[in-house]
Amino acid sequence: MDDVARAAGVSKGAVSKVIRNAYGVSPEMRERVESTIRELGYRPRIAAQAMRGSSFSIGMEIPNLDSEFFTQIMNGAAIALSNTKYQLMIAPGLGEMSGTPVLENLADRQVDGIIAISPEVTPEWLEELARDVPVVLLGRHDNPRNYDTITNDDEAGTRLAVNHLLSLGHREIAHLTLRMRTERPDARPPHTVRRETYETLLVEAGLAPSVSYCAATSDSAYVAATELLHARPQTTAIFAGNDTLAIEALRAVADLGLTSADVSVIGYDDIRVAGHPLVSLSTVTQFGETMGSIAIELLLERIRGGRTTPRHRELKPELRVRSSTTTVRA
Amino acid sequence: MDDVARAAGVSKGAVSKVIRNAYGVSPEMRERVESTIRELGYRPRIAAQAMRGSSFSIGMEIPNLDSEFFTQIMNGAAIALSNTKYQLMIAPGLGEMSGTPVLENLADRQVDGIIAISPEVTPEWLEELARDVPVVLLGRHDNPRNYDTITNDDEAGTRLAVNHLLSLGHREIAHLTLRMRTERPDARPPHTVRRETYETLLVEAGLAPSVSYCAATSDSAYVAATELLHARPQTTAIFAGNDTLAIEALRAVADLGLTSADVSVIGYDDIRVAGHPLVSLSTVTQFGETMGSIAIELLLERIRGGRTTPRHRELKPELRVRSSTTTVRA
DNA sequence: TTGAAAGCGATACCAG
DNA sequence: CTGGTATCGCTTTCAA
Repeated sequence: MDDVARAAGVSKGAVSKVIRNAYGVSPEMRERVESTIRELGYRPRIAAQAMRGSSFSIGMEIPNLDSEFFTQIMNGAAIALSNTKYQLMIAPGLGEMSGTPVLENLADRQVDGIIAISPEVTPEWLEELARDVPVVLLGRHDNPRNYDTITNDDEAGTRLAVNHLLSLGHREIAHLTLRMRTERPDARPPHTVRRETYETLLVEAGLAPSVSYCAATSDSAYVAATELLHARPQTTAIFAGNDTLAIEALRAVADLGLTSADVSVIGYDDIRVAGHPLVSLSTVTQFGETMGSIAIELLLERIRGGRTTPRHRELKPELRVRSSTTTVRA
Repeated sequence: MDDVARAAGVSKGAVSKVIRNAYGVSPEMRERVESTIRELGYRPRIAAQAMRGSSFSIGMEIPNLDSEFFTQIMNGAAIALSNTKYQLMIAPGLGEMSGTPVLENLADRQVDGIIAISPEVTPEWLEELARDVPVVLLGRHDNPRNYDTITNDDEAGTRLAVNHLLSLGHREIAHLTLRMRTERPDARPPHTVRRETYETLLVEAGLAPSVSYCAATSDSAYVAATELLHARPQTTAIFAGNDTLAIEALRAVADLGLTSADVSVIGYDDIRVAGHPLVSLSTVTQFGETMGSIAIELLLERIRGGRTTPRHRELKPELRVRSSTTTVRA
């Protein structure tokens, strides 16, 4: 930057202003500085900018890279950022490593904003984090004071799925979901809401809920689904907490020599492969890409617009009926 | 950091040394400083560290987020970094935006190393980039002076796939591949190598190659596959340049009311869904996660070990026969 | 071994 | 509107 200032015969401060489109610089000076910048091929060091102002980086914490749903969110966010100077910094959680250290890692890098999907970080900790840096939390039905939240109407989505199965005549509907390590009434992750709603709906219909828990790995989901079908062979339908689990349920069904005529499966998320004719998984779509782009929108409102009041956005899920759900077997 | 130094009654320099595990600090001082760091909950600002030393961030450029193969690589890299101070910074290319601006974006952030998957950046430009920052290029069969490369033996992999189809009796084998915008003899992206090998093998077998090109979107692949099957109904097998394309080819086959008994499909990459019983796509695995972790390994050799001579690693692909390939129809 | 002081490359305040 | 200067938090000589 010194070089540019010298070459253009102006001060560093002036160059800085030109770069940031700040006020207080005459058109002619701007012109001159800009052309020298071009000549010298000068690019500002973001590390230095980060020390005084912004790092132009947005941190995004996701539980893992195995779920295409998270990829959808990343994609939506990346697209929303594509015309800005901001760059995504993806921090995947690995295995059992909880969200907190990952989020601290991002905060250490002075990111200008954080998108978190952690289902298991405490609200208190997030409030504290949000005092330092703008935070948008995806999925969780919190009631925050300092961060924004984007949720899907998981209650409505679950109702769509369960009612769909009921309308097909199913009476033995099992639920496959992720085991949460913590359960707090003020921090309800999506899977908890889905499970609770499922239980309520089944009881309302005079039926007995049956919930199977698994970890967030394909193997664990497959094993849980297989055990479920062994333990309760009368099961005619499985409502899986997300599409990744549903795909594993389908795998279990297929490996037992059964088809969707025997056991219907419905998921949640609508990942791309669900729409593939060979899979054709009925599911509830929650518009992952849209969630990602709204997250960026909310973050930029705080970063650029200086908003400090929390906002909440909720998306309406939609049912996607495909051939993995059929009328109940005789 | 000043606070820590004051509280511990030492100089900033000493604190800095303790943080970096540098030489020249007595055990007792280290002990004292470390405990004050813990008490004060001090965390160094990486932005400031980046100005003088490292940013502890590794930039990773990937063409898009739609392909699970790239996600595998990301995952391998993330796992390899999980016990280090380094953090991945993912920069997805979007649509037609080529790799160069994305890589510049990462370089502006003073990342300590860059992993690139760009098939279409010129070797010259990469050499220049690699003078500033360690670079590992994935997939491309370059002959670099300043950056490392990791490739899959695409020739061997293609041979596995094509020979498999030939051994099943197929004589009308089409190839579906991505259209490259540039073709240079010194920068051969994997898809080019696969196509060329396919052509060679077919000619050697006395058969006529038939290549269909598409863009890197699901729709484009689906359309190309459908057109291919219309234009050459005699086709009994499709060798797709990667699994994402193969999945779309399967979709096209299914939508035309055909099955793998009519048209065999084989892909490349072995993404997870390929192994699903409902899809059961034959493919060639190239161990994406391993590529990601090797990339980190090579990068850390340069970053920490100071290596400057280029290294090249090549992985041996393996055939995965599943039910999407069958003996040729009568 | 330790501490003091000089940068790194930008931003931002404050006179002129 | 412009230029000088202090400053951000850390690393890195260089003396002591």
